[in-house]
Parts: sequence; structure tokens; C-alpha cells
Amino acid sequence: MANSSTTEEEQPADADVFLAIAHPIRRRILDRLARDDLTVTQLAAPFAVSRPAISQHLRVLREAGLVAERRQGRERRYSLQPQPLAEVSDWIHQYDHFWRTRLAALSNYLDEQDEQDEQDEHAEQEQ
Amino acid sequence: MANSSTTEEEQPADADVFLAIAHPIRRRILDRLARDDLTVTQLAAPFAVSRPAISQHLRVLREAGLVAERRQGRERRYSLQPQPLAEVSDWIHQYDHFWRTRLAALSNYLDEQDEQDEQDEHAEQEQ
DNA sequence: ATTATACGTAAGCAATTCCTTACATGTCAA
DNA sequence: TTGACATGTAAGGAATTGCTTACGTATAAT
Repeated sequence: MANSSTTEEEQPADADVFLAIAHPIRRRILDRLARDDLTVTQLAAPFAVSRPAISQHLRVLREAGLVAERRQGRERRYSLQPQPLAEVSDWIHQYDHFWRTRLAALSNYLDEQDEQDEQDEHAEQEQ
Repeated sequence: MANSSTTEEEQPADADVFLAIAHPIRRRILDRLARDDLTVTQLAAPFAVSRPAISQHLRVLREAGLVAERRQGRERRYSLQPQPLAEVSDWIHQYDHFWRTRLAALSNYLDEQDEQDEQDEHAEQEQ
């Protein structure tokens, strides 16, 4: 009952961005919208699924706040709304430190292997 | 048929990282593994679901290459394997430019609003 | 040896996802 | 107006997800 937001009724209260980007078709839609604003028919063209399927994917993206639609005559032109991706970006960046630490650890390990292999080399001219 | 990699047969051929991180429990598991290596029982403790449910989540993470397990007596200690997150990181970073462009556009818009509001300010000492 | 602990996995089930086809609505064109 | 686009949505169904309980198998403890 006492759910997420009591104050977000204008904004569609972004429905899980992580879920929205989990589907490869939806990611490809976003990729293409990063280049151009496109209509549904244009968006659907390169995909192997039906046009309504794309409409449904667009709904998921819309509810996640990742795309916006503007009506142009009988067409609806979609544009990328990248802000919600910040949540993913932030989450991923938590691991940057860990990342580097791990690479460093691997590097140290390899260095130690080298030391054990070579044991008394001084000239370090090979890369 | 001619899929991504023809040379990855030792590694479990990472099963969709985007899907693996789409579930909040799995993200929280990764978050905790970024601090400590933990056993399944330790991992399961704070969650509202059963221990087998966590085991199943761990399988998804394992198949995505995001965690590694090492057997320690009757326990299995899991550790974070952040490398596959690079795919997500790379994908997200495609949008960095778009991001900044959009922020810049917003900024310009606000600047123009300011210009219309103030119209003849010269001293630019505030940051 | 027996019992308890730590874990994976199978089976079963409700809910959800993702597709399809069919249809309703709104807009341009003749 | 009539017909051809452009699009959203509803209905239905197969596949998948995410949980549960039950069970099997190691390992540790007694």
C-alpha cells in the first residue's frame, strides 16, 4: 500500500530503468534514438518483430522515462530522454574502484609470477 | 548461428549481463559482494526470500560471469567478478555525449532566460 | 556411525514477459 | 466523404521468471 512516491504524479514515476534496458530490442531502440528522433514505423522497420511489438517496447521505455513522444500529424516522433540512465551509470560507477583494485591485484599476481620465473633479472627492457 | 564468439568455450559464455542485473535482489547481492566475499547463508540472511531463491539468483549471476564461487569445506564463498559489467558501462557511456549535449541545451535555454530577464548585466563574478 | 549444517537442484505454480492478430482512433489525401 | 496511413491497445497464448517446498549430497561435529 504505502508505495514508492506520494508526490510524483506528474512524472510517470519511472518504472525500473534496469528492467527497461534489459531487453536487447529496447536497447537498440535507444541506440537509434541517440542518433535521430524517429517515428514508430521508422523504428519498427529494421526489427524482426511486428509493429505493435515495438509499440509495446516503446511503452516500457516511456514508462521508464527513457523516451518522450511528440505528436506530429498522424505520426508520433520519439526522442531519447537519457536522464534515467544516470541511475544505471551511478550504480555501475560504484564498481570502478573495485575494478581497478582487481586489475591491480591481477597485475601484482603476474608480477610475482614473473619474479618467480626470472628470479634474478635486472634489465627490464622488454615490455 | 554465427554468433558472438567462436573462441569462448572455457568461460561460460556470459549469459546476458543486462538481464542478470535487472533484478533488484541480484544487484543487492553484487553490492554486498563488493564489500566482502560471502557464503550463501550469509548472503541470504538479509533478504525476505528463501535460501534456495538466493541460490537461484546466484546461478544467474554465475552464468553471467559476475560472481565466482570457491568451495571452503561445506561452505561456498562467493566473490564479485566485475569484468562483465564493462559491457554495461560501455553501453551507458555511449550516452555520455548525448547527456552533456542535453544538459548544455538546458543550460543554454536557462542562460537565454537569464538574458531576457536581466538583459544588461556585465559583472560575471558568481560561479 | 550418526547427526547437523551448507548448499545445489528438481518440481510445481502464479505471475509476468513478449509476441501475435484484431480492432479502434485519429489524421492526411483524393 | 471515403479510403489509406500511423499508431495505440486489447485479447490470447507460449515461454520465462521467481518463488516455494522437498530432497540429494557433501562436509563437519559428536
